[in-house]
Amino acid sequence: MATIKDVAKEANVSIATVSLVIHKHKRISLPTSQRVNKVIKKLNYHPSRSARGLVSQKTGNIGFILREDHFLRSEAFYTRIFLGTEFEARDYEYYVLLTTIPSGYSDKDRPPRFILEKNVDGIIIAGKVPDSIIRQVERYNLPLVFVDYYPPSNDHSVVLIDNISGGMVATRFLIKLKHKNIGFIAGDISHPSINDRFRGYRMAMENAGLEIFKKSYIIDENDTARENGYNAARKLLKQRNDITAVFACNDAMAIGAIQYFKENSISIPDNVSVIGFDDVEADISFDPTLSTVRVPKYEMGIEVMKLMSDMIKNGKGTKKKVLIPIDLIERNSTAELKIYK
Amino acid sequence: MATIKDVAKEANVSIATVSLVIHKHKRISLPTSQRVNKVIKKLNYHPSRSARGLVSQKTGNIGFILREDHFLRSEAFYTRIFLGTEFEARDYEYYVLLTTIPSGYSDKDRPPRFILEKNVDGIIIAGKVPDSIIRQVERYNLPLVFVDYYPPSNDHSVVLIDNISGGMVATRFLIKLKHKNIGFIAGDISHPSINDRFRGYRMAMENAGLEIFKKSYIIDENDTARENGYNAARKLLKQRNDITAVFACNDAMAIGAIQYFKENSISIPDNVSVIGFDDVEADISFDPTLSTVRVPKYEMGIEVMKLMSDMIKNGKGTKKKVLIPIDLIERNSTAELKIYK
DNA sequence: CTGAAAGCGCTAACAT
DNA sequence: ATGTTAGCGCTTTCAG
Repeated sequence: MATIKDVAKEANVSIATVSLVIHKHKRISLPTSQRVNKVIKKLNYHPSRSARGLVSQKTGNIGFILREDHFLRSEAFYTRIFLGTEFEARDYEYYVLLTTIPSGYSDKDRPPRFILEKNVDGIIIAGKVPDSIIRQVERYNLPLVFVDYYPPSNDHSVVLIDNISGGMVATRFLIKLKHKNIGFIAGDISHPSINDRFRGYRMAMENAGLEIFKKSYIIDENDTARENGYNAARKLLKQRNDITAVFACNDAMAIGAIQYFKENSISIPDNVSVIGFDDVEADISFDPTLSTVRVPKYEMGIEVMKLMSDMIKNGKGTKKKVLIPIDLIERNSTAELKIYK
Repeated sequence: MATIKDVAKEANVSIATVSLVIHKHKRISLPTSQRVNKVIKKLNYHPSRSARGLVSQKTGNIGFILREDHFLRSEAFYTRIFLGTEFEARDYEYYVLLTTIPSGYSDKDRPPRFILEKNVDGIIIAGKVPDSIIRQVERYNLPLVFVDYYPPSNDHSVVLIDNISGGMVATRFLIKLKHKNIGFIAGDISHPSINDRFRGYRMAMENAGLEIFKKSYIIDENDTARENGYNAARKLLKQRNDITAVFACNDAMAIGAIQYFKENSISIPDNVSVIGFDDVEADISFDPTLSTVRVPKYEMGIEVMKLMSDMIKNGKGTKKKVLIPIDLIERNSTAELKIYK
C-alpha cells in the first residue's frame, strides 16, 4: 500500500505538497499538481482514512439509523433511500454505516454503537422512530438529519416527501375523473406523512366543493399493511356503499383494498377506482396495475446526504427543510366514473 | 472526548498500562485493571478507531457486497443475513460497510470504493454475484467469505444453506403424505442453491423408489419470481395432469404456482399440495399459509461474521465450509393425499 | 510556491 | 508489573 511518502519521493516533492495537491490547495502550481497527480494514479495511492481521521478528528463515516421492521419491509422503500444515500456518499468521500434499532426502542436501550464510540461525523435517521432514540442521539450533539420523518421537535434538518401536495394531486386526479364520492383509507394516522396525505385529500375535496362526510374515510387502522387495506375497504363500504373511488394512503393498503373489492365482485376500475401512494409494490403481475403517487426514494437518499454534508461543512446552524416533489402515475386501477342512473 | 491520556492521568498509570488493560493483557494486576476500568467507564472512554487503525494497519471494517436487485428484493432474505452479520460484528468490534453492485457488473466496472481505498479488513459476498466482481476482489488479496453462494472456484470460505438436505426433507415430507406424483419447479437452475434443491428432490424420490419422469419437473424458468412460479405451474400441469404435489424451489415460485392453481379451480391442499423453500413470504394473509423449508437467515449472517473474524485472526489459510441446517415448516398448503379411485 | 516539523491517539517493543 | 518511547500516515502551521 502506497503512502504519502512514496508519492512525495516519486514526485520529488515534500509530503506537505502532496497533501496540498490532494486538497486542491490554490497555492500549488499547475505543473507540480499535475506531476503529483500522475504519481498518485501511478502508485494507486489512496490516503489512509485512519491517519486522516486521527489528525482531523473526523471519521469520514455517517451513521444511518432505521427501524428494523422498516428495513425488513417487503417494499423497497427505505432500502432505496439508503442506496441513494450510499451512492451520494461516494462523492463526498463518506462511508455510510447502516444500523437498525428495534421498533420498541426505549430510553433504557443502548444507542447504536457508532454513536457511543463516536465513529460517525453525522447521523441520518430514516422513517419514523421512537422519540427515545431521537432524544438519545440529540444528546451527542452530532449533525442530525431526518428523512421521511418529521420529528416532534420541529428544529432539525429534514428531507420530506411533499405529502400534502401528493394527497391533493391524487384526490384531484380522482375528481377530474368525475368521482364525487371519494373515500380515504389509512393506518398509522399519527404518522406525519400519513396525516399530511389525509390533509391533502381534505384540501382537494374542499377546494372542489365536495363535502367530506365522517363516513368517507377510515383512518383507524393501526398499520398500513395490506391486510389493513383489506379491512379498511370492508369497513368503508359498510359505512358508505356509494363510494366510487378510494384514495389509499399507500400502495400496500391500496392493494389490500383491491383484494377485498375483487373478492366481493367489485370490479376495479369499472365499479371503483383505487389510487395508492409510494409506487413501491413492484408486483407487476398485480391486476389491475396500480395508479399511484410516485415518490422518488433514491433521490431522497441523495438529498439527505447532500444536506448532511452541508451541515458538517457549514456548521450545525444550517437547518434546512427539503420537500421532494411527487409524480402522479396513472395506471389501470383508476377510470372515469361511469354514470349508471 | 476522552483520550487514553486522560484515563492514564485519572488512574495514575501510564498510557501503556491503560492500553494493556483494554486488551486484557495478563501481566496487569487485578487491582490496577479494576481501577483503570473504573476510570474508563467514568470518563466514558472509547479508543479512537483512527488511532488504532493507524498503528495496527487495520480498519476495523468489513465490506459486505450484495447485488442491488437482491438488496431491493421484496423478500427480506439478504437483508436478514446482513442484519445477522451486523449484529455479530458488534461482538468483534467490527463495522460493516454495505454496498451494492449492479447485477450486470462487468470487469470494466470499478470495484466497491472500500476495496480501492483499502478501507476494509475483509470482504463478505452475499448471494450470487457476477464472476467479474469475484475476480476483482480476489486480486486485492483480502480475507473473503461467501454466504449463500458457492463461487465457481471452489477454494473459498463459504456459509451455505444445506440445500440438498432441504430438498430431500421437503420431498420426503410430501412422500410421507402419500404423494407419488410429485412435481418440481424452479428457475435460475444454474444457481448452485437451486440446483442442490433439485438434487435433494431427485435423491429423495429415488430413495423412495419413485421414478422421476422428465415431465415431472419444470426447471427452465430463468428467474425465481412469482410469475415464474405461475408459468411453471401451468407448464407442469400441461405436461402431467396427474401431479398431486409440487415442490417449488422457493416461496415466491410456490406462491405463484398456488395462484395459478387457484385461478384454475384447483384447490390447495385438497387437490394439490404445495411446498416452498426459504420461509420468506411473510404475507400471513396469504391463503393457504405456505408449508416451506425454513432457512435461518439471521443465523447465516452471524455464522459468516464468525468465519470472517476467524480468517482475519488465524490467517487466510483457514478455509472453511459451514452448512446451515434447515427446518421443515408445516402449514396449510400441504395435506395427505386423498385417494379418490 | 514549497518544505520542515509538530502532533493527532494509540500499540508494542523495550526498559526498568 | 508497569513505564518510556518510537512511529503508524496524515494535516497544518510556520518558515523560507
